[in-house]
Amino acid sequence: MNRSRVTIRDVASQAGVSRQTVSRVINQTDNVAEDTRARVEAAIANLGYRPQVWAQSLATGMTGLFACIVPNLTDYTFASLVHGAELGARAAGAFLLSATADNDKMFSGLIDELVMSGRVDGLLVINPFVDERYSYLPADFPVVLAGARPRHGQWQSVALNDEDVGYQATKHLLALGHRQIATVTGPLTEDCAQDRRYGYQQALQEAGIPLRADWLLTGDWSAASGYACWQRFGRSRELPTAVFAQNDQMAIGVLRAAYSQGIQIPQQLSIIGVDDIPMAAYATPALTTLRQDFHAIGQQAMQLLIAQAQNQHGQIVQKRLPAQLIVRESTAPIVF
Amino acid sequence: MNRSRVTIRDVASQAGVSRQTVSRVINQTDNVAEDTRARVEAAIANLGYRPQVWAQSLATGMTGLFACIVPNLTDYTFASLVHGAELGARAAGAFLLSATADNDKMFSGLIDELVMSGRVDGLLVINPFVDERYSYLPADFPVVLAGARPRHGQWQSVALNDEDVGYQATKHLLALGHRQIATVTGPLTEDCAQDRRYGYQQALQEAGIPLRADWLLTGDWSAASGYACWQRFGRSRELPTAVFAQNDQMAIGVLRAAYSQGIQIPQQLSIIGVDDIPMAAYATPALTTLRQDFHAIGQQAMQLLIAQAQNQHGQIVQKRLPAQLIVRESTAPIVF
DNA sequence: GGTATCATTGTGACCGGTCACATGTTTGTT
DNA sequence: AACAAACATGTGACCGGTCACAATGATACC
Repeated sequence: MNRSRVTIRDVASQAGVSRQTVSRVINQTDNVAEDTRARVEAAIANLGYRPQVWAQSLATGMTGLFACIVPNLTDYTFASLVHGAELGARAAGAFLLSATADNDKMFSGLIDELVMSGRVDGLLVINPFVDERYSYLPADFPVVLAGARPRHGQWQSVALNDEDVGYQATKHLLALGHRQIATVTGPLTEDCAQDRRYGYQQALQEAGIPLRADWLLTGDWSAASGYACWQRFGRSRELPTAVFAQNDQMAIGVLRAAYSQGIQIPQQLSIIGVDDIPMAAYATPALTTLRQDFHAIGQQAMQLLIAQAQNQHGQIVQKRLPAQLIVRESTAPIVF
Repeated sequence: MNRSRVTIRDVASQAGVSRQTVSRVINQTDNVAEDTRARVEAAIANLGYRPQVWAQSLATGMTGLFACIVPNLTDYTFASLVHGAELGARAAGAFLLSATADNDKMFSGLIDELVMSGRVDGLLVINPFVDERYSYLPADFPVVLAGARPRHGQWQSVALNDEDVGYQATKHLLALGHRQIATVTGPLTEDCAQDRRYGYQQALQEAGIPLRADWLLTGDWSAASGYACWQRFGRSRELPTAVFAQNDQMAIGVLRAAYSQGIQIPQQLSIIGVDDIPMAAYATPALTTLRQDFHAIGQQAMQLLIAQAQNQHGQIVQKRLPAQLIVRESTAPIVF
């Protein structure tokens, strides 16, 4: 059953013009005489006419729809990126269809269905480096990566300036007098984890502090992995006085592990995370962190994507956005 | 630029059949001889042909796309619903486009663009009762509400059994020996808040405990409102020994407010929430709660929606799903 | 053998827009 | 006054599928 039986031809005949003229009024592509436009607009309003998008797609080859492939939506960081991207799309009159893929098989299936069947004009991809899924990304098709810098540089992207994040977080701890600074990284297969670690190392080196391999542990972004990492630190002869966790979830895991050992935070241990997820402000004590502007990342990624879908060519842009230090209760000057 | 220059006619001519036969192979609608099918499939594979969805939409009037209108995606409960809905759609070969609307103007704009222009086959709506937005819901168009029971019963819906949630939560506190049980509700314009309150009152009445108006406060689902409500309880002569908060966010707010006054949880105060958001397990102490299966709600809502889009008619189904009590550390037997 | 039924395949029209091009009218320039 | 340029509008073809219906051949039944 078609909801709208009103077609452009109905409008044309009611306004006494050709369908092409109606099309011109709708799309504002060509000059139309003022009174003609008024007549057409009256007919449109009168009949309650709406152009049907699939007919436009068929004729133009553009759908006004973009897809975002995301590992999941329930993670706050991903959801925020998607939300920012949606706003970017809406601002351009387009829509965003989000699809979750948590393994490379689902990922390639989605690409197949979304891209090959012409459902969307472009693809926004979040986090394609967790496994091999990036290798399924379509060539010769508008693609932008959000929240991850691509390994080999052949894709456009918008991401946090991760080296700077690692550097800033470590600097904050150094400024508080800490010298025994451990770090919990994300999976090192992901560039952002590598980059944040690099920034951490840079800051320590500048401060003349030697790197300790046993204070560099790798988690998987989850709170549980942060918890486990703290337990591994506990086996060292010496405990760090501060921990830089590469995201808030792991930071909260560290926090809880230390808390359950009776360690006082921030008096005995300072902890800093990255992201500023809502839970960060509600942790006990509230977490100091580096806030990502997920919103802006998603929005700018979508802008790049739309431009790419329209222009076709254009050089590869890789934007890096800054983070903002949010000092709360989980970091404090070291006590001697 | 069209990505796929391969059309059904190319496949037809390569396979030496008509386009209709190719169509039959693709859609498996009619009988096709075994060898013909093989020849067509070979041609499809050979040319890398994919049916273009917009062409199919134009011809059939169906898009295979559904929209979910949601207040925001960054709230875990909404995101989970959307995720469940997406799985439901994918299982039927359809896609889900999620669009956020946080006021009735955006809401009506979305309806206009999504429904009137034929972009989607149906609408999944989350939480349309916060203001007047439900009044913009399109008539004669497939609509299902997820996570909210409709006020007047003219829409299909899948939601939690909210009376039972309120009842169970209160029963749990009663079973621990509590008699001074306060509650923090969501906005009473929303039916689910009313229903949960009703369940709470039922349980108290069954236990022969009189209702106290000063122990029934209304928040707005946010942690901040939970915090504020606890402060208002503090002004009473007498403090409750247990609080039933209608969602986890408010429960955490109550928890933090009480904690900051030096009240020990659960020794002096038991707190129970609803939802089981991820933060619940990481609160200090970990929150006892009633878990909603958002996943199932979203998925079943999408199933209803797809059925509705295909059948047209069918009676109005309003499903109610149960919640599951998750006992953690924030509730304990009352100490005399 | 004749006819009804079924399986298999093909044909033209159509879905509702837009594109390229053609046409007629007005305005501007020398 | 003559001609070019700009403006305003219309026409036929086309985008890539599917629908309704027709046509063919094979099988079944009487």
